[in-house]
Amino acid sequence: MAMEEYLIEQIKTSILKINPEASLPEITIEKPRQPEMGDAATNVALRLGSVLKKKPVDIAREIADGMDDPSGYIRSVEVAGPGFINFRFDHSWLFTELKDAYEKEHAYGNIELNKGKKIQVEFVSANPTGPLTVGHGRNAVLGDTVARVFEWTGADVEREYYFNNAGRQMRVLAESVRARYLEQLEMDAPFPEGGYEGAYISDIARAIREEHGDRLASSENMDVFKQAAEDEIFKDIQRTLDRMNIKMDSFFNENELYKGPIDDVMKMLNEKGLIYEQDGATWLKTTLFGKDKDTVLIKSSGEPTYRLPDIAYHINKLDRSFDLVVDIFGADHIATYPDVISAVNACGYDAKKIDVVVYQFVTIVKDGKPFKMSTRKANFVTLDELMDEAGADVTRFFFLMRAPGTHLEFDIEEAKQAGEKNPVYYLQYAHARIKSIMRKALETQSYDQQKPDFSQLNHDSEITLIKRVLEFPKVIEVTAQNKEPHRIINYLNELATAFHKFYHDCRILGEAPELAHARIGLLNVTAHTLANGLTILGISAPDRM
RNA sequence: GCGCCCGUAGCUCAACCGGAUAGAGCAACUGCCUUCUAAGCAGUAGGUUACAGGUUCGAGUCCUGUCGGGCGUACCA
Repeated sequence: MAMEEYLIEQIKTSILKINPEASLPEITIEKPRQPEMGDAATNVALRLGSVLKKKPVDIAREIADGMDDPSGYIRSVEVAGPGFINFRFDHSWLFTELKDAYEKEHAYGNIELNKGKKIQVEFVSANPTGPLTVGHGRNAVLGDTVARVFEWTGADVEREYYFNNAGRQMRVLAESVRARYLEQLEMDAPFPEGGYEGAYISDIARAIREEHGDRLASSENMDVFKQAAEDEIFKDIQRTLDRMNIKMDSFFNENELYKGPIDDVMKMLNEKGLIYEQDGATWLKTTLFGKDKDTVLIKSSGEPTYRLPDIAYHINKLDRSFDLVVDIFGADHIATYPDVISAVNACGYDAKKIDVVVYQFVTIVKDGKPFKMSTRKANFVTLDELMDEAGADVTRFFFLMRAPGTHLEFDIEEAKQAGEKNPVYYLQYAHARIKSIMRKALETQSYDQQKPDFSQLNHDSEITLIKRVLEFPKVIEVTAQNKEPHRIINYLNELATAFHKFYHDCRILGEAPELAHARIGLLNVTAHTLANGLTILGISAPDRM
């Protein structure tokens, strides 16, 4: 932010005036919790206290007295508490920045943090064994939103879905479909142990019967059943993602890795002496990376464990020349991550380009009780069912509301409530309310898009709202750095609160034309900021509610 | 047993690299619609930040230990 850099520059100059030899500590600017304390603050004097062997308050005093303000951005400088220096911005600076935001419109909040970077985000990655459930929701929405935030910071982003359609799960799935198929032909068909019990299996079987009649009844060949199940389920998953506003760019089949990459990885690890054979299996010396036990890469049956393709997959990603590769992982996958990183490093790749967002599991609360889900037992709430009840906006919002690292409780009944309890409406309502005022204002007075004169704005509620609006780019930056979309929600809440307060205190219709113009201009920026924030979250910003 | 994550108001959760008086929503209570959307605003009440130590000018935040919850810890994916 321009102001931050400016302040740091002036503080630096002032410190050097007092003590030319001083090695400068890192100067940080932060926003005081209490607005009465000012718009920005620094703790340099406190940090310098032990270095200069002087009382922090005195150092702060000297720095404050020595401050220049060549551009006239700073309204006041105060020393407070144990040695904080508090700054208040001059309104002229606020108006200049506001004008800039006003002109950027739908691009306001775009920053260049990741400009020119190629980033891949891998998420959802559910194997095609059933519809997406509420349990997959957090992964899907989190991944898509992190991708959106990266895009907003200038990156070229690819969304990838990694899947496996070859394992035991898929075999059981095909057997389940076949059993239902035979059942529908009124033939004796034992249902496979641990088979998939969901109604969707019967639907797939019915479609097969309509297409092939009873021709498949005598064959032991599973291919048709497997293929039909996979196709149907993937189609369904894509429909669900589509409803949630999620568009994947690529689907990566784990099978690809068996046509070379896995052999290459084994060769590389072998050359580094990280591999040995024992009991007919092939082991990776993970003890060298600080683990208690070594890890099996290839079972004595000849099949690889899931770690081997994971390693090959990440090397494959890095070969695709991404600057950053992000995995969205549930807490259950976290154990494999260190092995993958170590192995990728050992193969001579830069594992620092791999980043992981780990989210804690979602506890579904239904009818006031925790709800245990299982895809096999068909005991689940699908994302589609949830969206039927609550809508896509609410669904996305609930998954994004909390920091990824905390356990999330998803109360289905609460999400369904369309009333005032639902926090997403607070944001959307603010936007709709602004749009409504604009419609009314345009009926009665001409607003010709000419530059509003923001210096008309002096009311406390106006100034507070302006300051909130100006925080937006910084929020995007922090969100992108931490990969924590809930920060945007927190911010939008504060922005909406500032707007509603403004709405309560200040009017537009009936005010003098210059003031009305300035206020409409402010509302314009506010609406754009709300809309841009909601867009990053993949949530709509309605004009009416 | 060991490893990772979490523990903040009655409930669900915030708190930017360690900053000043720990904040929202829901639930409870009190006010505010004859003028731009009351899905709103203003206010009251609610806390030993699980517990015990440590580090320092300063700790919800960092370190150690204890207790409680989640997830791993397979030649299952």
